Amino acid sequence: MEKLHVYNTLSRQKELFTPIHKDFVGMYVCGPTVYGDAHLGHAKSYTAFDVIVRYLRYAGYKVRHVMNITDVGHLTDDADAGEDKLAKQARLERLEPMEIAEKYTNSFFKDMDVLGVHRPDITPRATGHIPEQIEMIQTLIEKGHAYEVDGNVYFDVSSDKDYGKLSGRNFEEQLAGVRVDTAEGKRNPNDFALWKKADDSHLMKWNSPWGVGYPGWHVECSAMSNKYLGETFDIHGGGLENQFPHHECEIAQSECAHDKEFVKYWLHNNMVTLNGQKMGKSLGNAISLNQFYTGYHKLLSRAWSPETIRFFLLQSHYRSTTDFSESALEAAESGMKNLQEMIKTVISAENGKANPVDVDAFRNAFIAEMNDDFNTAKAIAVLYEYLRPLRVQVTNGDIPSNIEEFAFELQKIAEGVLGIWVAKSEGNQAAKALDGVMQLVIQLRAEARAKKDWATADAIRDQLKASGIEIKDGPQGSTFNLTN
RNA sequence: GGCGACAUGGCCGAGUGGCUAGGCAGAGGUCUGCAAAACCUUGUACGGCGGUUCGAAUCCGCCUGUCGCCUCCA
Repeated sequence: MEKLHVYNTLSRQKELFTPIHKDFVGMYVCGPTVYGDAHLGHAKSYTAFDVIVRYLRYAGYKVRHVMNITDVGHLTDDADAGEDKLAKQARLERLEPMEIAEKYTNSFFKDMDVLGVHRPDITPRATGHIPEQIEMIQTLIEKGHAYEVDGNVYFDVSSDKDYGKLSGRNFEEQLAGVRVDTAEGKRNPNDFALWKKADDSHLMKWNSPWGVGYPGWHVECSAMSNKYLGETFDIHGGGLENQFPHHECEIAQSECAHDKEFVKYWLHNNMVTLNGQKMGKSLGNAISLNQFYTGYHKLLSRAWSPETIRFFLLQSHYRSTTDFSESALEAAESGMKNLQEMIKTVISAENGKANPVDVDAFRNAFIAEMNDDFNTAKAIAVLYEYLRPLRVQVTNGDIPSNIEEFAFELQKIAEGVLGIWVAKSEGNQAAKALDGVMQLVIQLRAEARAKKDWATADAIRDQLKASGIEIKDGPQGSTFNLTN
């Protein structure tokens, strides 16, 4: 596509992307509730939105990317009866809730950093925005969209005629089948909590006009997105499972508080399964990202690098479900390594004398795929299509006269947008030393080979391989590679 | 029960009313002291049954199956 189109959950179709303010994009992505280790689901969601942000910037937009950290209000059960997730984990680990928040916020970013996910521009914490949330709740009460009952404040769903527009639910018809055990004082079973009264056992609680309590889960996103992105902004992203109730409630709160459209484009990534099954603690297949990175889990036969996981994810579309299996990861890993070799070869080449490669066509092919709702799978296919023949040319010494220009664009795309190429660690001292040593070893081995002393030549190769260095003999001499 | 999505060659996975996705694996070959890599050649797939159409894997209907949401989850 010539112009960027995104699939908008609100309209259930691809729409031309037009930002509210020319050249600027405000984007909010639902962040993690920090009470446990990040898993594949987080990887999929945040990799997807990472590429979206990177691409928007590549396309020339100034992006403000906001991602919340939920450290209060997210309950284990439903909005009526459950326990706060962080409070529960704090009890289990015998830590302060804020220690839990800090611990898992740190591990979350650590896991995302190695996946190549850029950090957002702003990562507001829910507990750091209690006044903003209280203010929004007050506005909703004043406008007749919320009511207080005994220290609790609920959003009145019946006051919002648009409630259900995102998830496509019709609540009037559905009332009959709804669960019966609603919280005391709620006028309507679908009404959801904006503020909850806290009893003495609660660790996280704040003063409010309705007494001591804590905010409901949904209101943090409305309050914080408003603070950093305004009353209406361009893109809101998140996982599909948050469509209802979370995002539906956000829309209700924000649009009723401001009497304005909340978000122009709703983007949702699909779910992750493991060996065809939903991941869940009860199923015993909830593997954390760190366990993938280390291979330390009974369902894993080995470690899987973050870059393999990222590449695997990008080979499918963000709106498709992704099924993880070790065989699929292995296939992705092989393909990725080959692609990285091609990239390396092309990037290190110097301009030759052969006919120039069509850089514009390459760039346009990539853009065309990404403009179609961020089709990273096809974008990667474009890389293979261009790089395979180019590598042959470079290997044969038949190098295009403008390969450096091509390489520049390639780096912007592969490393800059897709994040699938980690720059080689040249320049550091150990690498330089290794280079020097290897030149020597390769030369000695070449001498042995010249004398047809295959025993020595093979012994050198085998022993190097055992220490993670792979030697490859080619027509122009031998090269080496680090394996892991 | 309500809402929604998906079903593609050995595997993963794009896409689409007529034109090669791509990757991985496999087979044959080239190169090579051997090995590895690379390169070349090779597969004519789209759950089942109907319908629309000159033509459907692509649109419509039904069926079957899988999955998700409706309750915490990215």
